[in-house]
Amino acid sequence: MDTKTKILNAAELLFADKGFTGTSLREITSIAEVNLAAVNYHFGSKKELIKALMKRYLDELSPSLVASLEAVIKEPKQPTLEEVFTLFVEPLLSLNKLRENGTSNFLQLLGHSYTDSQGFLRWYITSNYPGIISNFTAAVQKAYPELSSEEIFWRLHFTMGTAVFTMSSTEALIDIASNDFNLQLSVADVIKRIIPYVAAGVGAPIPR
Amino acid sequence: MDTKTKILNAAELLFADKGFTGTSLREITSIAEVNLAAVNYHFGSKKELIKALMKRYLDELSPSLVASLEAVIKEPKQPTLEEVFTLFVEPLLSLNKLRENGTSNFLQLLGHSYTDSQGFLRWYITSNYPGIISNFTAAVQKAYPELSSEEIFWRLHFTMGTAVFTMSSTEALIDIASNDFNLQLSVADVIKRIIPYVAAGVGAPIPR
DNA sequence: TGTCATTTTAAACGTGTGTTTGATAATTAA
DNA sequence: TTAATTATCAAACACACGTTTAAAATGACA
Repeated sequence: MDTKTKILNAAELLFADKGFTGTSLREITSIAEVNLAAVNYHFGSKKELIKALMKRYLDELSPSLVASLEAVIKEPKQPTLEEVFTLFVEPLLSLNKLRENGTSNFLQLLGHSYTDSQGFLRWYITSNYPGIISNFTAAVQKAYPELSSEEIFWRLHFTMGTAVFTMSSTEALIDIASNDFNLQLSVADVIKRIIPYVAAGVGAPIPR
Repeated sequence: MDTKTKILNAAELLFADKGFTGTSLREITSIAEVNLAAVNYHFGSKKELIKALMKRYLDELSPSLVASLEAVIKEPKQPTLEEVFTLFVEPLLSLNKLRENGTSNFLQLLGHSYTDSQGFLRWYITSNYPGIISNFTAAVQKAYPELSSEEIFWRLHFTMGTAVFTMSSTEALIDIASNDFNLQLSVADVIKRIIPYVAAGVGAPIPR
């Protein structure tokens, strides 16, 4: 395995666990078993490493996700909101075939990218992968045409919050579920539990 | 104003904006216009400062919140979920009378406490203010008795995620709403928009 | 006024951070 | 094989961090 990949893999693990600010390059290069200077040599800076890490996942995720969203949009039949949200499950879970714990690592990274580092990553993502957002909005619009684009804007942000927050604390949640309810849960279980919730939230009656 | 309060106020501002890890004691004491050593003299450490900061809000919030939740629980009539969630609005907004931007600052702090600093604050909160959680759970149980305690556990966590995430990006959201939809929104508006969403999410039909 | 405890202060401590350097090693191309 | 490019390495850089120290200032009380 080449140095670049070794760094990315180690960074993924640590960043997902402890956030971007909470992880040092020395920890990363130590676990990756490469020289400290290798990060700056191969990626330029810590910031660029973070971007490269997200790119590795988003380039994998975006095409299949956008394709399935576009399919639903072009289809004559009107989808349910549950169907729209379920489109995310398979692409997300397929990340597990890429790398061990790929799904949860990616989702946790996504979570950190919204709270760490004053949102520079959020900007990077939304400006580099606009297809996901626009097609997602269109699909929701089709499933619930009475929703104004303002309402959709808000509800999709709430949904993002639900997903991102849940995923950045997945480990804790799975732990609690194991202790308090004697349930052995996986990331897939958590994802499937979210769908009815967010579908109902986005599908809430239009107020007033 | 005494030094302790000056520190707390400055810390609140900076922590809410940039997180606990992302804010240094030097920034805090500089904005508070006190000596660097004052934090360690008055609070002992950065960690204790963070706890004191959350305590200032939670001690203000907890009594009225717990009281109104208990009132709903003891009442003979069954509440709607919207009614239960609306109980949070007034206590939260009353924080604005305490300090400018009190509501959004507190909610952003809450958000950071779930992602920063490997969750030591989450532990502190849940173990020092258990009344909020248990009464909230009971109120939801009463509004939707068919929900198992497992389902409530999950859905309340999703709800927490929605609220916390939304609030940690309130500024950005208000900005976007102003640019894209020409809407001038306040924190109160955002809170009120969340309620139908989370009420519908928690009230979603029980799957399978 | 003088004494004592409390508070503030400037300076330093030790450690950890991201990044840069210049030499050495490994790989590739001619 | 030689020359040129690419990669690795140990070491140092400059800076920022939370915390500690010991002296100076302040305030309360006798």
